[in-house]
Amino acid sequence: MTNIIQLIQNQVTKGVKALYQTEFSAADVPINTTRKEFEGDYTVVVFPFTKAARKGPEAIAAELGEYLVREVPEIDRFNVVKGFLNLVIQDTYWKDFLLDISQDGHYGQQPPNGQKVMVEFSSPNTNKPLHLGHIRNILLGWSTAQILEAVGYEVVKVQVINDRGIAICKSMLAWQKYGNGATPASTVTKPDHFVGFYYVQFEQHFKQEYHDWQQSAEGQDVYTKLRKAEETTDDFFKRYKNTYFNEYSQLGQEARSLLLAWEAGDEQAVALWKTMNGWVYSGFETTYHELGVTFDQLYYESETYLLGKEIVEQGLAKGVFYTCEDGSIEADLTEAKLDKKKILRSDGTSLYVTQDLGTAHQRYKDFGVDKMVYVVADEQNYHFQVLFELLKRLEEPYADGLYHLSYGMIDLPTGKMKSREGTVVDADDLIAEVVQEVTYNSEERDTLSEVSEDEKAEIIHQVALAALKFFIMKVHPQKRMIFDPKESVDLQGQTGPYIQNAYVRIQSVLRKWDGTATSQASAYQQLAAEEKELILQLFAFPEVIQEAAKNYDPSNVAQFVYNLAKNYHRFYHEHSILSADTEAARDFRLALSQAVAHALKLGMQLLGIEMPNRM
RNA sequence: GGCUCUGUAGCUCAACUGGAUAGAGUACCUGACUACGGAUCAGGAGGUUGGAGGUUCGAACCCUCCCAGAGUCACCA
Repeated sequence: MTNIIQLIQNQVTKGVKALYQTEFSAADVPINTTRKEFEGDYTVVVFPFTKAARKGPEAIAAELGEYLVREVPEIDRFNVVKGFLNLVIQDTYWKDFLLDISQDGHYGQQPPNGQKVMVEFSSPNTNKPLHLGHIRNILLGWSTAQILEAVGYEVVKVQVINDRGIAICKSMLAWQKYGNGATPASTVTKPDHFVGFYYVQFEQHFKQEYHDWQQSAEGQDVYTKLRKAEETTDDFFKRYKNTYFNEYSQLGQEARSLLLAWEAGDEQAVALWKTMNGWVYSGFETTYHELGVTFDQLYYESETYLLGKEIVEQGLAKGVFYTCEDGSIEADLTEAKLDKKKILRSDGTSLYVTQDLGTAHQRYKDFGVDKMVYVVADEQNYHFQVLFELLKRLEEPYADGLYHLSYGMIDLPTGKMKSREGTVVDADDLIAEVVQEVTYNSEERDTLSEVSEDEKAEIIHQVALAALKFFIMKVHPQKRMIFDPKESVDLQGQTGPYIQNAYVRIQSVLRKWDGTATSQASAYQQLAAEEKELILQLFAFPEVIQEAAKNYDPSNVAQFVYNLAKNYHRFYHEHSILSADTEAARDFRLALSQAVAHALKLGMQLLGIEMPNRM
């Protein structure tokens, strides 16, 4: 079946040439869906032709309209409002289209395109449990992966686990000092929370130690020497905290020597590290399972943090990097407005970029991917600009396929989330809260009395996660979003459950239908406005997915499924399906409902949201 | 201070990438079928798109300058 939009654009090009002797490329013909207040399906904007035609827009629109109705059988009629040519497509075109796709179990998806893309997301530190920020990251990454798969890519989902460094050593040290041999099992604590508890323990003891030091002679001495003129005492000690940790703190000293011991392969340190990380992984696994996400490959920082030195050699050979007087190595990116960037310390040890250069190269060797997408918060925009610029200069084969899916951080109605101030929303708590809310709600509604307890629990989980996920996914990634826990459990209006409800209604109708074998749908005569609206939306579905893939923007799909559900609810309210006036109408509406259900289910799947059959 | 991003109804978000009278949800008010699921539907009210200029047939969107907020500018990650 020919794509009606392209057909119109092509014919407009021909028409413009025939009428005004001007070339105008089909792709540049501006075409939109017609606004509701006017009659029509698609609207061609004719202003761009006024110069060549040397006529007023109304005249051009009228002439083009006549030309199109004459030349294109699918176009039934037209009307002109100012410079806008509104076209009405034949109902039969839409009916044929609908019957076509209602047989197609893959409508919306594209065949494999032979390209491979890697999507990196989540990438947690192993010293504390996952929080709301991770949830946005995980959902965006997962959804992007699904969307890329739907448009034909082979997708490799990976996460980097930041399992080494000073942070985990803090948890380790605190456990050694204050743990008394406790384990997640002995305390009946979710294991990642257990480890996180000791991280907090460390911070609290450190805070106390720092506080005491501030009162000491040494502390006072430093304060009087280094305080800036206009600085308050609080500001000074806030600023100085890092230096204190590195130069004076006993706890800092101990944590660092634990890190050194680990780096030197000290048996005890490594054993403890393995144990505690093991706890964290099993905790993460539970959360990932709740969220319904999986990975194809894990990269552990402990195994990759030394990578990148080879690439530094190559960079030096290629003249992309140079050695400074003190022996450190850097790259000059001032031309790209990115300033100079250190690649290697003067003692020869590597930095964050060095690691990332190395792992990018490694991944290419492992998977031979054409593209790599990094889902990382926007605080790292600069880092990725630098990384990509460097990889480009190093002439890595995948350098043109790199994309940083940068997303805004989440704020709470009360302000920013800060782990130091304990205002972070924990992922597990949040999920539990939404599930609780849906459970109450479901009991009130009492619609699930017929299903088994297991099934009921599963449905409640699906509805709860739909609420949470959709709430996050409907917002454009780039935008900082405000997360109001109260609104995130809403089940009405522009929400995940609202969309699920449209799907559930369809399933309910289909269950009640006795299933006549022969369909009279093609005999259906005139499309109602609500029906046509739905068909036009279904028609746009594949393009919506492709746009979402092109722009790495799942919110696009979220807006689409919401609108589709909304229009279905309206249609459902206005028209009877099973007791329609004619068999033709009934069968047509059944086919329409099935097609809508398919699109809703696929669209939500692309967002990582499951659809229940009842709720 | 330099660079980047954001600013749209009281609140949370859209706007097909320059198209018609800027749309949804929420909160508030008013209604709806003895009906296939009321987690629904319809209506009302709510806007100088942060401000000022400019570009053009047309600007929330592009340009310039301001205002406000955020991020970032390490031999940290």
